Amino acid sequence: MATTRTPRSEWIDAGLRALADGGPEAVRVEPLARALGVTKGGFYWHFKDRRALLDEMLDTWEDRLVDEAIRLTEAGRSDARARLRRLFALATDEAVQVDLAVRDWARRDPAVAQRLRRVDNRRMDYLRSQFGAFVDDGDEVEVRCVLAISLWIGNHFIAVDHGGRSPTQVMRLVQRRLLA
Amino acid sequence: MATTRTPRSEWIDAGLRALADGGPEAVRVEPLARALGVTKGGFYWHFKDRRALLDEMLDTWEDRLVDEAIRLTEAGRSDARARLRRLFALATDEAVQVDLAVRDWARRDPAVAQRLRRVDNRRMDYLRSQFGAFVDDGDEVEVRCVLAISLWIGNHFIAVDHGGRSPTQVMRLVQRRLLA
DNA sequence: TCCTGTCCATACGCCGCCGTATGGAGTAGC
DNA sequence: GCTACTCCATACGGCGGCGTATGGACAGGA
Repeated sequence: MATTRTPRSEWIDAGLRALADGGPEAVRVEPLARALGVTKGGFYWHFKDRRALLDEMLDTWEDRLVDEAIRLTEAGRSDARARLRRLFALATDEAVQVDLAVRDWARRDPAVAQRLRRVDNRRMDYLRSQFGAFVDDGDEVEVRCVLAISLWIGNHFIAVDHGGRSPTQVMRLVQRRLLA
Repeated sequence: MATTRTPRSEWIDAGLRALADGGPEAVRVEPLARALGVTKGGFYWHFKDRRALLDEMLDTWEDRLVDEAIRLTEAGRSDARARLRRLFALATDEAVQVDLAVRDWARRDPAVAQRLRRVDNRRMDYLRSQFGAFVDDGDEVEVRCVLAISLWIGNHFIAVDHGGRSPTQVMRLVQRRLLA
């Protein structure tokens, strides 16, 4: 048993990086190997083929990164509104790039779409529980959840200027509106 | 002057179709030619190279398809709320596929991002004019515009179930909320 | 020390796509 | 019918990536 030199996880992380800034088409075996400073020899020892890597990338995205947001917002005690505020603050450009790439990917790959549905439903459940803490009407909870998650995601796919207002200023306004 | 057999516009349309359901990476010359029933011989008569096609695709997307939504909602006279309702109704899955692909594309191509900014600002201006017709406070107008456009786009990148409610039911609820 | 298991390098055949070159078809105008 | 213009077919060289095969290198355990 030699000390694993570049284990599966490194391939997967490199793959996720490539996915984030190039989409699934940018996840190619040989470029990945070059990025890791090795050749593809080792790749095919770990993975059956390219598709196997993509699947495992999705596995770790689903299993690991999804709960991370919830875990981070639950850290430290506070009320629902504060948790939601913290959740919004996590939507930094850097952190969601993989998410965005997966979402676009899901548009054309049913298997990916199915995973996305699982993930989004879990997130939605969490949102419902938080909004439900200070909103009584069930319809209203659902409306706010949909608006919140649409804003969270949609914002990164939209490029608008706000005249006199700064982007963060506008986001604060919207956030206040959703948490009222 | 022979009657143009497969003119530029056909290549562009085919390109947009490929873009819609495969992303920019799926816009390849030879597959496009096969889809049109010809060989790539004619392509390189019309276009300098693949990038030239992509540019012209973006041109027509920007020039043609963007005003279409506004034009459609302005057809027939009605008040701002009715126009906005009609605008929402246009967000059918089929119609926005090119839009979604371009948005993901813009994440990694600055030139595309710049075009997207122009487009979104024009749409945003239109939204502001409509919401401004029945909302007085400027901040509130901006909030509703941001929520509306985020919902319009974000919705297609999200896959959630709503328990007892149907998707259209939820969309109606949200819409009512935004138009109140 | 030898052996075994883990990981990498190298080389190979294959395929799909790019862009170019060249020689036509087919049609319109004269 | 000749010419000119538009579009297409074919063939070519090149590149980059896929997946396979094979032979190590390197470390731990016996």
